[in-house]
Amino acid sequence: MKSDSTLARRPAGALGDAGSGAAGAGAPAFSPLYQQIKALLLQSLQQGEWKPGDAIPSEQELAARFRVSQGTVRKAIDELAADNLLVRRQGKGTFVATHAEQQVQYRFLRLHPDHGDRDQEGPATREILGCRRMRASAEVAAALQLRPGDAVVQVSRVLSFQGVPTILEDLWLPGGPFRGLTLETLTTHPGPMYALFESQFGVRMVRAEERLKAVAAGDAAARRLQVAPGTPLLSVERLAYTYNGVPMELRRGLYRTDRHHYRNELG
Amino acid sequence: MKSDSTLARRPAGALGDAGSGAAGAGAPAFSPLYQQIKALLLQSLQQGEWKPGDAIPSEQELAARFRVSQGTVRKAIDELAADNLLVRRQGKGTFVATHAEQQVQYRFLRLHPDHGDRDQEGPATREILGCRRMRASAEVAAALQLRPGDAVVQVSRVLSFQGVPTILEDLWLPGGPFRGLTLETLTTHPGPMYALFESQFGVRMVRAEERLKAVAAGDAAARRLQVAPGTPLLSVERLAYTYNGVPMELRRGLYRTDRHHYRNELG
DNA sequence: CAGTGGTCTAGACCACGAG
DNA sequence: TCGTGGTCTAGACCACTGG
Repeated sequence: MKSDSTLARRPAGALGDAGSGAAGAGAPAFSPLYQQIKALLLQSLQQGEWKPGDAIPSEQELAARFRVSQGTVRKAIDELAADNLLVRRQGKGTFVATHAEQQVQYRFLRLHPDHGDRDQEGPATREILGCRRMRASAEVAAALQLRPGDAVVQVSRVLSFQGVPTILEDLWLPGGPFRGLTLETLTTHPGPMYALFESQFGVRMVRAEERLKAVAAGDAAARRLQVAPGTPLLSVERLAYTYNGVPMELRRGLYRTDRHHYRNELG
Repeated sequence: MKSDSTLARRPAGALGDAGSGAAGAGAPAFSPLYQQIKALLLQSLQQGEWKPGDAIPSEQELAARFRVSQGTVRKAIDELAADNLLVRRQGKGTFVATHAEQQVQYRFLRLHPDHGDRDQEGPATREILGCRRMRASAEVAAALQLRPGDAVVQVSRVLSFQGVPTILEDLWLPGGPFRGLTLETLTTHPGPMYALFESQFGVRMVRAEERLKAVAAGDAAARRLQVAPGTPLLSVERLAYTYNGVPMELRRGLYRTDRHHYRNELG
């Protein structure tokens, strides 16, 4: 095994059929084999070789493809599963995670009813207030890493729980990847918006950052949420990312917290 | 290896010198070996065999002690490290995590300055408003899994950033484990409160849940935080747990969010 | 230098799911 | 019954830390 072990320590790019040419340009950048495998798998996910919901090849197949042991592939997959990009199912295979799964819908929504759980509360009703293409403001452009004036799509909507309007939010999406997104598409599609983004636009949100503040309801927001102007609301600004840390959505929400709360786990 | 593999599949309790007698009473409860090892390590942590900051025995030693392979111990430690209970340091050893480390201070505080980072902002100044022993209300008792009327310690304090009072919070701690906690102790001790709890009371907080709401400042809170009554504030209710899911602290905070925000990562 | 955790391999067997 | 992921072992070598 001595020679194999030595050969295994090769820089990314020298692996299997995924070689990308110039490997030694500048940075030394050696990394563990399983990290290289992880990067290759990530690349396949990103390029759509396997789509959300699909099964990826078995560990044995991948081990053969990359010329490494199954254990090394396993460790790479373990990390991708920990990042919620893949889902392992014993006896069945390993699958590309999707926002369309029944169990983990609204994975990014942290608002919960004060009493009872989401299932008891029932599904949210959604009302799309608008959807229009526009030019990115400096602020939106900065968040989405675009140039000011680039095309973006803005969506406004209200989510209601048990008939009570609870969330008012605006979304901004880069115009390129979301070409063809219309009010029609949004109102017609059932299920979470992120599931729509996956199936119709091939954009999978894998991670997000939120910034919360307490603010007073302005007149317009107060009307939409049916509260008195000045009522304290939770302001939630979200930046959502696809693979490789590319920002793909800016979202600004106002949450009523009279019957709900934002829940967070600290590890 | 056939016979070894078979022997390895034994119920918890039949392992090494950690045997606890009756193993087959009722539940079948078989679990992977590494989970059993993890439980045993957890038990040692809980019982204080290794204190925060200490190094635990090497993987080889633990493997010998539990009569399993190093790989199995490794997997158990991996999970404990993922839960932030242990910290691995290559070349040095594996250590019991502590809230006293410089790098990860305020691990549970999610409030960040809007501009710049915490380091630029400098450390918070703390003012203890009060510390008294009292009987648990029904609400506090329920949260801490005590009986109403049991002894608890209540602490009130204000945290200021750059001279601006920003966080006003009340804490309730179970009277038993925190016997001897006084205003004197609190005001004297430098560093995070959770570090004090570790060193003086042997209570290590490992996990917490928070519930956030937007509320209007009452008169008393407004005075303490130097804002106008009715100003929207972020209400943060935290329940913090030690090992094995035992709740050890209830905390109710009001955060000013005019120059700060609550930051959250969604995976 | 010795000792620690980190990586990699190879092979065995177990548990689960589906035909 | 077969193929999948899940567990466990044993041994090799690498990378880092500190004396």
